[in-house]
Amino acid sequence: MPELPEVETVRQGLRQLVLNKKIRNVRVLYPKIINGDTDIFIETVEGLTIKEIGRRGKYLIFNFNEGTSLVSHLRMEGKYFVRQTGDEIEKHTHIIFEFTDGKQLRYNDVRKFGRMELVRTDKVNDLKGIKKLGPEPTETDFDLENFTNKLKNKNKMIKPALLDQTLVAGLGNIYADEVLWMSKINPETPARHLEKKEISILRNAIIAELAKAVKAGGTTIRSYTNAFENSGEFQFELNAYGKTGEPCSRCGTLIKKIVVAQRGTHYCPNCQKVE
DNA sequence: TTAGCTGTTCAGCT
DNA sequence: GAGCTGAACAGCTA
Repeated sequence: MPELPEVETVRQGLRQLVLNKKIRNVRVLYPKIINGDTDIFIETVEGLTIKEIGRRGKYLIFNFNEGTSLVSHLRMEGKYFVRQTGDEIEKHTHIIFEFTDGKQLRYNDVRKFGRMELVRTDKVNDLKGIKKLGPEPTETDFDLENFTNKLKNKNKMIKPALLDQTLVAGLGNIYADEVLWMSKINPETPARHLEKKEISILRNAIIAELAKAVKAGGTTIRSYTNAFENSGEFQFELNAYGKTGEPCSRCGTLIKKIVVAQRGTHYCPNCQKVE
């Protein structure tokens, strides 16, 4: 499920549901979700209170009191639900945080790809995955000149370059296809061949598209729901992803699906011509 | 039924 | 260091 807009939507929902709740105990049903020692994880988290929930790229960051943080990545299908203690434990529930008020925060992940790790709050930015992240895709953080320079030194095609999180944080397969369609750039274009003007258009499309998707509550393709278990609405605004064989909304040419760097890639062969 | 697909990241290799 | 490949896992679809 989760690219930046979905993670952000989850974050906003969780803030409303679990902020300032104190954890009474933790149950780990599938230890591989946790990076590091499970016993230490449980011991450390019990008794802590969730003071704030942040996000960096696609990473959710729970900040507790006592300078402890939990960094959580949902990968493909991770979800958080809130339940009452005693409610039936659904299939694919792997971690349960029980609060002192009788509510529970449950981590559910069909494919078990998600990971979470405890770290000192002042060390969050040193985590391997977070350390390498590029800027957040916002007008203030995402600098055009810096983006341009990095693209110039990339030997990859533009699509996998956008996915690798170091140029800009938060894009996944869906939004990468969408922003390239918006920018009329062919996904197989070598990143270093992009012209100045194209790069500027691409940057603006990334900022605008992700902001729009956050506003719509994210995209629900298969299974994504937010913390309230609602679907997102942005799938109704997609123009390329999943539109294989449908007419391009700009020119009517049928959207084509190819594989680029092992990822399904959707584009308009007419609007997004090879340079 | 079986094979192939799926929204992510990382290790291990060249 | 950078780029490519396959692996982690389960369920859905053709």
